[in-house]
Amino acid sequence: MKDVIENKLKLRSVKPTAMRLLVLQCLMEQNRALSLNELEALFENADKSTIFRTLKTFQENYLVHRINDGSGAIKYALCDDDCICSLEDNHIHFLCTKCEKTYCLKDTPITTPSLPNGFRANFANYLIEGICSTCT
Amino acid sequence: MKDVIENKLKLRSVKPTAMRLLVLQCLMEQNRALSLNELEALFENADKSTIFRTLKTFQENYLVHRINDGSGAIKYALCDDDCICSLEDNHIHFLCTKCEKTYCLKDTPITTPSLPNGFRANFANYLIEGICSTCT
DNA sequence: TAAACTTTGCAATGGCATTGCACTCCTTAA
DNA sequence: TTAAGGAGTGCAATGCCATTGCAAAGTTTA
Ligand SMILES: [Mn+2]
Ligand SMILES: [Mn+2]
Ligand SMILES: [Zn+2]
Ligand SMILES: [Zn+2]
Repeated sequence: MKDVIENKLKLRSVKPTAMRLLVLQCLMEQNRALSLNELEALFENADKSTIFRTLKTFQENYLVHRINDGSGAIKYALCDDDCICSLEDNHIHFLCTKCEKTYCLKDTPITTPSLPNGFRANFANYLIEGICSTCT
Repeated sequence: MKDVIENKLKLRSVKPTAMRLLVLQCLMEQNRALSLNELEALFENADKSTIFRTLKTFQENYLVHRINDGSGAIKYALCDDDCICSLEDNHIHFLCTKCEKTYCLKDTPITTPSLPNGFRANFANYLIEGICSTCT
C-alpha cells in the first residue's frame, strides 16, 4: 500500500511528508471526492490549513482535481496517473443527495457539445445530482 | 416593455413590487446570468438582502434558475415562460474567463449520459468555461 | 380605519477559502 | 559536525458570500 502511495508522489515530484501520505491514502481508500472538512474529520488531529495546502500542492502537480458540486464546499478527488487536468481528462461528477457523497464517473462517456459560433471551451464541470447506487 | 415584465410576474402569481419589476427587467435586458453583487451594483441604492429575497421568490416561482458557475457567487438567470426547472429544462451554462460573464446556452443540445447501474439523475449542472464570442 | 399580512432595510451570523506569521523540521554546504 | 536556508506546519486572522432575525414601512382586507 505505502509503496503505491509514495510512488504516486514520486511520479509527480512531490516530497512525501507525513501529511501528504495520509491525505493521499485517504483519497485512494475512499474512492470518491472529499471536502476539506471531511478530510479534517478523518484525521481529527491535523490542522485544516495544512490539509488545505497539501491539497493545493496536489492540485498544482496533477495529483488531485477540485470539484464544485454545489454543496458549498469544494471537493477533491484523485487524478489518474496520466491525468494532466485538461479538457480531455474531464468527466461527470455525481452528487448523491441522500448520502451527500460525490463520485467521479470516469467511465461514463460525455459527448462534447458543439458550442455556438465564437465560443471556445477550456474547461468543463458536468455535475449531476441524484441518488447513487448504494442509496437506491 | 413594462407590460411584458408585469405579465411575467402575473403568469407566475408573483405580486409586482417595485424591486421585483426592476430585478426582472435587469435580468431580461442583460440576457445573461447575474450574481447578487452584480445586481446590487446595477441599482446602487437597493439593499442586498431585498434583492436576495426577491431572487428567492423568483426561484420558488420558476421565474429564475440559479447557476453555480464556480466563480464563488451564485448566478441567477431568467427562466423560459414554460420552465418548471426540471431536468428537461436544463441547459449548458458558459462562463467566459475573460469578461467573467455567464450565459445560458439554451440552444446547445446535450445528449443525456447513461449513468452507471443504480444511479438516477434529478438535476444537472453543466458548466463550460472558456472564451465567449464577443471576447474572441 | 384598524388589524393582519407582506415587503423592505439594517445589522448580525455562519460557513468556507485563503493567508500572515512564527515555529519546527529537514537538507545542504562550509 | 554544525550553522544557515528552505520547506512544511499550526494557529489565528481575514475576507467573501449566503442567509436570517427583527423592526419599520407599505399593502390589503374586514
Ligand atoms: Mn473527478
Ligand atoms: Mn440558464
Ligand atoms: Zn448515495
Ligand atoms: Zn467574454
